[in-house]
Amino acid sequence: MTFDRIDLKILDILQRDATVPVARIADQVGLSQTPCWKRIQKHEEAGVIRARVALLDPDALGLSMTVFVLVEAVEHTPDWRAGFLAVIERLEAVRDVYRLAGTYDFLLRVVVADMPAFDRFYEKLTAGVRLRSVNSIFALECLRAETALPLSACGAGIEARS
Amino acid sequence: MTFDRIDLKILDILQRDATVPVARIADQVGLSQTPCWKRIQKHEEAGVIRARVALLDPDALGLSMTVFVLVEAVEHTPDWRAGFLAVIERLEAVRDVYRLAGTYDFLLRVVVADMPAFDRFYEKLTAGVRLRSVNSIFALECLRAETALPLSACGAGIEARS
DNA sequence: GCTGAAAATACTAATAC
DNA sequence: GTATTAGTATTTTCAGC
Repeated sequence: MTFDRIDLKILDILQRDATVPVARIADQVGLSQTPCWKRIQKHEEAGVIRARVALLDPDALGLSMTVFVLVEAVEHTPDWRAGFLAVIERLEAVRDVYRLAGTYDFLLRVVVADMPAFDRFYEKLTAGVRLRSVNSIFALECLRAETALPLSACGAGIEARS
Repeated sequence: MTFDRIDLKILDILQRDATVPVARIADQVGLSQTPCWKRIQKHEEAGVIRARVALLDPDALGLSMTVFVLVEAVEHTPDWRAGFLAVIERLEAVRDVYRLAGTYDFLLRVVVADMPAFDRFYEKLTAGVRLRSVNSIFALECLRAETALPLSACGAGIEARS
């Protein structure tokens, strides 16, 4: 699938503000409404646009604590991994899960209300799986959190997988 | 500001899928359209709903590399921090910035196309500020990435700042 | 606070160019 | 790709309870 400058501009507008009407997007990219709408439709069907969501303020909802948890596996087997993921799955505080290269095997971004809530999470995590090590890094402040991708890094025309 | 069960349910629906029409949200929370719409409006004005955005597929756009960069400051002064943030600001690959408690001072989530692109980022970062240490943790795979907050952890009625 | 209905806007689809 | 059209759905406002 290829994206030209117009596609990238449309996607960039939508990933910043999905409430912009198609007519204005068309204006900004120098297209008329119909082809602009068709492009958006195409990207939605292709899954390039995965979803349209509302972003909420964590502080306003009392979820102002973010902790990054670095986990080391006790053994590097498919079984251990399956068990680990099964436990993670049920823990709602876990927002992001990344498998890592290097010393640590997994990175979790955990969002909770306060320290007692984090302790409850920690209990459940360590009760569910055996871990070689757990390193919790507490965030004092979130200075930036962008859901938008850096599309300017894509350049003019890019090509991607299938 | 307080949120009752209905508020939390409305917000939960919207943070998962912002395309759901107000009429259906009203149905699901047991309200008629107008009061449901008014609640959404109120949350938007209060900033509880920060934005409505489209989420894009990083792989489809050739941005499949995520690196977490842990940074240690050379000195813990306001000046150093201001300089660091000024450099970070101009680096588009940096998506999230967290100030940390503990050994490391900052965590960056960096999204780039490939290793050369990360190298260019690294060059710019280290050229712009003096750092005591930089620890780059490469993600092999993203198993989960939720923009939604774990509202179920809020319980029935919650109270938050101002 | 709620209901119900009307008005304004935006979306979706089809047409001919 | 453009321009125009029309039908549908949604949002938003306005009365009244």
